[in-house]
Parts: sequence; structure tokens; C-alpha cells
Amino acid sequence: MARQSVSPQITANILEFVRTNQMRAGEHLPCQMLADAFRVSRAPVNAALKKLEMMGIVRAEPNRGYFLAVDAANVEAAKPAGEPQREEEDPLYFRIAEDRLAGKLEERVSENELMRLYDVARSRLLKTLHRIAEEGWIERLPGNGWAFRETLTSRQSYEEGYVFRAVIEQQAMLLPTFRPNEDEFRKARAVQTALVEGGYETWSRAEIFKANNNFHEMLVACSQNDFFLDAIKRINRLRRLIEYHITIDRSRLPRQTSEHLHILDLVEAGRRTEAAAFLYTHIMGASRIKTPQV
Amino acid sequence: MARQSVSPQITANILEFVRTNQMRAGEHLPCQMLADAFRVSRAPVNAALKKLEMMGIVRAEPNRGYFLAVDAANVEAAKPAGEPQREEEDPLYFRIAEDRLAGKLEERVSENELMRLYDVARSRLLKTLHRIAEEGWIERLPGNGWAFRETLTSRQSYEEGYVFRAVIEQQAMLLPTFRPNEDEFRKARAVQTALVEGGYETWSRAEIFKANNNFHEMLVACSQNDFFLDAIKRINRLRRLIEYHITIDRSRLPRQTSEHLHILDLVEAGRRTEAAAFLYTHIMGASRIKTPQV
DNA sequence: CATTGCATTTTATGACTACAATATGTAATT
DNA sequence: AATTACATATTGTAGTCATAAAATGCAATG
Repeated sequence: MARQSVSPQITANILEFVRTNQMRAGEHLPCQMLADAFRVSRAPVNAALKKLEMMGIVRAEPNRGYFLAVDAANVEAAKPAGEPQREEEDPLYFRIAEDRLAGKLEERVSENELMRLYDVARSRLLKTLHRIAEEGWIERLPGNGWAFRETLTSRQSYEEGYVFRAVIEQQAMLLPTFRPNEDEFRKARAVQTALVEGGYETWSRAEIFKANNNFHEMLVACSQNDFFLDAIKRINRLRRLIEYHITIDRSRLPRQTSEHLHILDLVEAGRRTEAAAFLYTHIMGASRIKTPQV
Repeated sequence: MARQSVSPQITANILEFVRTNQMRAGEHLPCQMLADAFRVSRAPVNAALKKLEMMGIVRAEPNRGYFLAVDAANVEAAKPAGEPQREEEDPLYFRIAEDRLAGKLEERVSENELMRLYDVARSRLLKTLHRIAEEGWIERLPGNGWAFRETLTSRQSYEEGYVFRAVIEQQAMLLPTFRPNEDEFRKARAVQTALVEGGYETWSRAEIFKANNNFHEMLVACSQNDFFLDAIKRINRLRRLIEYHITIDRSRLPRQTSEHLHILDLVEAGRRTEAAAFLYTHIMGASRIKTPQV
């Protein structure tokens, strides 16, 4: 048993790429271009394309490479047929998170203990633990073992997180370096509009959540300050974990989405201060409504 | 060859503990208490105390434990005699940082490559790389290898960092949950006063830098919001790395220190808004002065 | 009764090997 | 000139073992 491959992830990436670029059947998919986009070599890209060929999404032409077989709009439909409902991403990560949230894991744990419990190799466990450490809800102790932090389990830190997000995003928008990116704004508008026009009833929870996060991260990215962007990305990864445990309240989505569109309007109209203030209340509002469920 | 011990680190911790608590000769140093304070078991604490006994800083009494042999003020003097100038903390970390700053390391590096280059075991390398990843200046690629980010090397991100700090610290102080901690304020005042009264000429660069960081982290900690505190801690770790490469300008220290004291005054007088605004310009001012040297 | 001192258990690192996945160089194709 | 197809080189993960360090249980001490 060697390592687990990245090519499944690449497969998903290609599908997303095709969709967000709204590509049409027959368009060429150059191998090197995809490899660069996903920061891997051509090897896993080829493996992914081979899989997609079997799924009927791309067509291979000898010595010319792979070509999209269906329009982007129809890729969606072709996907669930071939593979399980949703690819797993990192099962170990979620198992640890669930067990911690359920109180099945003590505050202090040793690596050996976790290896036995989840029956995984040390290297795999460490990879996941370090990922968790980056998200800030576990830390390595100086001697042996790891200690969970309260970030995940306490109600208070959940609210602190919303305050942090609201402040960071508002301030990012007020920075002198903030400059709306026309291209990204257009794409964001398209996604939010798709959500309003029925998407919020059919999209999966993960897709809705991702669209939401992308919107906010796109806004912060316009500040041109990587520290603000990194801070938001980090807390969003954390949020995803917690909010997966909350039954999504789809009735709130239309309002949320229209608020997003309103923010885009304000920024494009040059009313930045207003937009920032509105953004702040938008985020804090989301917190107030959801917390009773936790 | 097994792993490297944490007890040298514990030795340093005990010395710092004795100093910041201004303990006097003869005071008892309970083993379990120290172990709890540093989040390790009694084993490495005992090892550290044994070393300190040989250095003449503590005295062992059979079946009663260890007792401080000199006053906290004199610990300083006793230290450099026994051991090398400064304990290394993590040589690998600094070697990688130096080599990256000097342009000796490409943007993309593989683990094997680094293992050969620095002649360390994979586990040790990974530990350090993950630490660096947490600080945000390297990231794991999806396939093989790691990629350095621009955070360290670009002039722009250096300035972005100052903007981030200024905003975060100011906003932290303006949070409704902000509550000055009397104890910490008193200690901070003592340290800053010691600096003014000559400390800035005799203290080592590392000590001055640490005192500075502690001051700012203490302020943010008063916001009672861990996300703000974590963000500041993360960027401070990064700052330390870069500023170690700048010859410290000791002539600026008196002004910096008096500004710190001024901030404490304003907060204690309940003039929070003024304090926050002053804090903002204090940080941005530091940036403007230093950048020409980079 | 808290704390030490010591014996015992448990832990994590280093070193080695095997191998599938990833990365890359190069000739052939359009 | 860009891209593919294939062959080759390199990488990182998993597994196992030995061992020093860290954690822990408990009788002895003050």
C-alpha cells in the first residue's frame, strides 16, 4: 500500500474548471495548462482525464489530446452517474472533528492512541493533525501528544469568530489598496444570481456553502492584502466544519443572496463606506440568527 | 539516535519563570507546578532542574525538592557562564529561513531535496516545514513538494503586514469585549519602565523584541477574542524572522517605549478610542521608519 | 497530605526498505 | 511551435524495528 493519489481531487478540479469557465462541447483541454492551474505535473492530470473519458465527459483524440464531450451545463448531470454522491476529501479529518465535537476525544491525545483508534499510518495521521493545527483547533504539546483547543467546542468562540470575520472583512474593504476586480465581480454576480433563481433549492449544502465563502473571499482579495485574505480563508475552513453540523436554513438564502448582490452594487457605485458598513451588519446578522441552533 | 529532548527548552522556561515572577533565593520550586505551567510531565522538568543545579542556580534538598539558590535579579548573571550564549531553539528553521531570504532555495522544493541539503530525518524536516506553513510562508503542493510564498521575500508583503497589525490591534481595542487586565498592565508597565531605564542599551536583541511583542499581544489578549490574538501571534512570529535580519536601531527604542507607556495611560484613563487611534499610528509609524533598511 | 524519588509503561523519533504516484525529459505528431 | 505520448527518474507514503525521552503509578518522606 503506497500513498493515496491526488488524481481524484484533480478530476473534481477539472469538472469545476469546466463549469466556472462555462466551456462548450468540443473545446480543447490542454494537459499542461490544467497541470499549471492545479499546481501538479501532467501525470495526475492525465490520470484524471482518463477517468473522465470513461465517465463520458471528455473524448480522447490520438496525438491531439482530450476534448470536452458535453457542454458545461450538462457536466452536472453526467457527474453523479459515474461516481459516489460526493468524493470524500479527507475522511480522517471529519472523523476526528465529529468525535471531538461529540466529546468522544479527550482534550489531550497521543499520536499512538489516535493511530490505534482510527487505524491509519502515522504519516497520514500527522498530515491531518497538522492541517487541523493550521486551522487552529489543535496544537502540539512540547513533550508528547496534542491538545485540542476550545475553538471548536465552545459557544463563545463561535461568536468570537463572527466578530472577527465582520471586522476583518469590513476593514479590508476600507483599505486604501482596495480595488474591485471587474472580472471576479461579474463571476460572483453570475453565481449569486443563479442561487436566487432557484439554485438555493437544488444545490447541495456543500455547494451553497462554497459559493458563499467564495463570495466573501473574493471581496477580501480585492483589498490586495494577503494577510487579510489568509485570515479569512483560515476562519472559513473552520466555519465549514461547524456549519456542516447545522441543518442549513434554506429559507434564509434568498435574503442572504440579495444582500450579497446589494454589496456588489454599492461597491460598483463607489459607495465603499456604505458597502463596508452593510457588509459588517450582514455578517453579524448571520451570526445572530444561527447561534440559537448550536 | 533518538529524538531531541525538550528539557533544554524547559530549562530556559524555568529561568524565565523565575525572572518574571521575581522570585527570591530559597523559594521552593514544586515539580508538578512547573510541569503544569509548561504543559509537560514531571520527567523533563526534573531533567531541567538537575541541569540548573549543576549551573548553581537551584539547590536540591533530599526528599524536599529543588529550591532557588539566587535571587531572580542575579539569575541573569549566572546564566551565560554555564551554557552557550543563546540556546538554538530550532536551527533547521533558521537555516531554511536564511537560505530562502538569500535566494539559495528555489520557489519549489521537494522533501527529499531538503533532507539531503540539511542532512536531517524526514520527521524532523516535516515538523519544521509544518511550523513554517503555519506561519504562512510555505505551503504543501497537492502532488509532490512544497512552494514558498512571497510573504518573506517581497517588500510589499512586509508593508501589508504592518497594515494588518495596525488594523487588528486597533480594532481589538475597540471591541465591546475589551477589558484591560490590571495584573498584566502592571507587569507590562514594569517591563517597559525597565527598558526606558537603561534596558534598551544592555538587553539582547531577542529580549527587546520579545518584550515588544509581549506588550502588543497582551493588549490584544484584553479583547478576550482568541481569533484576534491568534492572528497577531501568527504575524509576530513572522516579523521576528525578518527583523532579526535588520540591525536594531536602539536610538528609536526610548520613543517606542514611551509610546507604549502612553497607550497604557490612555487605556487606564478610560480613553479607549484615543488609545486605539494612537496605537494605530504607533504601529504604522514603526513601519515607515524601518522599511528603507529592508 | 502534598511532594519527592524511583520504577515502569508508553510515546515518538530515526533508520531502513518497498513501491505506487508524481515529475520530467524527449521524440513524434499536429 | 505547441502539444501529446511514452519512457525514465524522482518523490513521498507505508511498514517495521530499535531506542531514548516523556508520561505515569506508587511507596517513601517531610
